Amino acid sequence: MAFWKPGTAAPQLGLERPTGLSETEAGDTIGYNPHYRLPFKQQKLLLPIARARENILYALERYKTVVLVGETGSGKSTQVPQYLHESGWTQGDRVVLCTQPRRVAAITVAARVAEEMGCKLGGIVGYAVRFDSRVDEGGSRTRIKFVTDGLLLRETLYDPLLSAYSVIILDEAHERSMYTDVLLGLLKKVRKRRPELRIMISSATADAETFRDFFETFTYKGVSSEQSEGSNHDSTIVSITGRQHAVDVFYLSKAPRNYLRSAVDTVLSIIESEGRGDVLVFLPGMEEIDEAVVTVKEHLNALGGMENVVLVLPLHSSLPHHLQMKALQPPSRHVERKVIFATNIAETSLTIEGIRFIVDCGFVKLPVYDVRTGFESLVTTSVSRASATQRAGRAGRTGPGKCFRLYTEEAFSTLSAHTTPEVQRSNLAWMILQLKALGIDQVMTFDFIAQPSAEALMRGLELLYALGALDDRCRLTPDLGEKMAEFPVEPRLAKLLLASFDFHCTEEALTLVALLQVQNVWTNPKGRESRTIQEAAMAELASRDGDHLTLLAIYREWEEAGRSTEWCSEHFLNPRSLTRAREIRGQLRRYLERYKPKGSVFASCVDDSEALRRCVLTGFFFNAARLKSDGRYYTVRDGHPVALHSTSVLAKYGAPAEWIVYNDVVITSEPFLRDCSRIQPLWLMELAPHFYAYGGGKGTSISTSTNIC
DNA sequence: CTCTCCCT
Repeated sequence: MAFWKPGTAAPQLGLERPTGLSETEAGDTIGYNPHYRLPFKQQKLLLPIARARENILYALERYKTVVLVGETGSGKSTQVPQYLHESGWTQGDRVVLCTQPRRVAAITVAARVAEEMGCKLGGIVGYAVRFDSRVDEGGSRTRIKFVTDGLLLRETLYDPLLSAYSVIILDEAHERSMYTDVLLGLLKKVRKRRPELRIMISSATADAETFRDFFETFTYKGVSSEQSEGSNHDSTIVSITGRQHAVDVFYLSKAPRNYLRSAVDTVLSIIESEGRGDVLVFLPGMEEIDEAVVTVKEHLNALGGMENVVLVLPLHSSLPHHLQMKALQPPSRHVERKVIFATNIAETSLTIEGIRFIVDCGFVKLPVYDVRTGFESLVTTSVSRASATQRAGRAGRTGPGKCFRLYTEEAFSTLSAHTTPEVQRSNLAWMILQLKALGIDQVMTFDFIAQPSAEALMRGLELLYALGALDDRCRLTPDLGEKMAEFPVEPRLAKLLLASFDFHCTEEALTLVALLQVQNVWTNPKGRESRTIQEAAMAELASRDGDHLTLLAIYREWEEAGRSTEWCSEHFLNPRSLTRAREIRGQLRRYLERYKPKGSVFASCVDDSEALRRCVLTGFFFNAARLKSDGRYYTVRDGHPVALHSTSVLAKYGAPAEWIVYNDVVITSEPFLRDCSRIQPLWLMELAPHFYAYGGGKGTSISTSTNIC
């Protein structure tokens, strides 16, 4: 058939069907690819999406924006870029770009496509994620490129019109990460300047209309998309009908008093009375998971001999890598059934094969940013219907499944349809800085697909102004603001890094910022005994000046120990986290080399702890707290009561620190401050005189001067 | 008295 080359007249549509295959074989019930032993060419024709090929290609000729709806396993991510390549969208040096929310996804999908096309990864097909890319730079032969959405957002800083790309596919857009939402707004602007650009939004659930309407420039009330076929609409929806296996959903007739107990009971009854198949249980957090795993194991023990037949495992992000793998890999032969208790990590990020039963407790931990206090906290909330549907779908990948929801059907109907997009529950400073750097000054009127509150935007502007990234007219400051926007870290950390030249502590600042980027520097040992050993290991590395100096000591000792994994386990440190920090440090150092002021050097402050703590304060002067006579800490900014987190060395060793700077707040039973260091109150006024002032009167009292632009 | 998940 004739394929269309962009910029020429569109071809007539021909229909190319796989020969020798009946309708059913080519379609309906096939989701997870059971034909993996067939040659790629045949496999591709068996995918549900193959039947929608012509529809997709037609829609892309006719409409500027296409929303592609199809469930996971339909082959969207791997097939659509190939269709576009085959039909001319990559001719004339242009590239089809496909974004993924996660690094592993970008890499594995790229590898799969390269394999199907029979070419080398890094040739026609390539990928780019942070710290790892395989694209053909020199010959620029790469025609299909997979990237993380975060990386694409950075690319907009250097090429705002994204001129290399003929089609941009945003995959998994329904997850509505901050990156997705900002990219959607930006692409809508880019499209005005580049009418030939095609945008494809790929979404697994039924929020297709939200995306289509967002990109619709021609709107006429009361005209549905069906009626308006062929009119001036410029966006449309294409659905892929291929489905995965049916999942039967069961509800409780009465709300449970304790969902954890209910989850355990449900698992036990599945083990007792359901047929073969592994079980995946969704719980909100690590604590609940550990408790459930222990309880189920106890019950199995009591049943006698069952503990060897049923394998019960936890799965969450703070688990060491090899234990995460254990939950994903097929168990040994004598195990009849695997039961995984998992957080949301199993909802999108990790896929466990062979799951036939889902138990959904109906709750999730979500980060919520409190605009008033500026604290970000984890709140256990009810899942959305979209999320519950996604969880249920995890049982239907290899065969028909069952999903047990630990709430009533009525409760399900009252759940909100979608999880609140990240952009509406986050600190927006970073995002505002990106938009400003792109020349989008009016952030209040930026076309968000979900508008954040005016207060949240104000708070972000206020922070950026206080950091010196914006001037009093809310414009990006020519030197500091522009540099901060380009750093791959949040604005406060970027400020800290850039200020390090003034304090002659650049080497230490780099290490510190890199370590603050990674989670789980310390491992999480179980049992009292290993905890006591960990305490001793911590005491050995702890600094009386606080956590920042302690982090530096950890990194230095690790380097001196030849970055040995053994040294890490002796000190209960996570080698993967430290290695990752080292990578980040290297990248940040390269940025600083570019931005180094004339005549400055990469100095080390060695043992000058004060220099480093002052430097930290240049980025985090917002985050100061003081110990008052009642023995409690209060934030300096608005007198909010807070406490030291139990992991902070200041909570453990030495005399109590009266004034402290902190990087982070976690709210559990109350707000806890993490990554804290001892400071002098005078430093606050020296380093942020625009923000702090003497309150006058007796003693040291400091007030904040609110200066909002 | 202890962290959902992801990303530059």
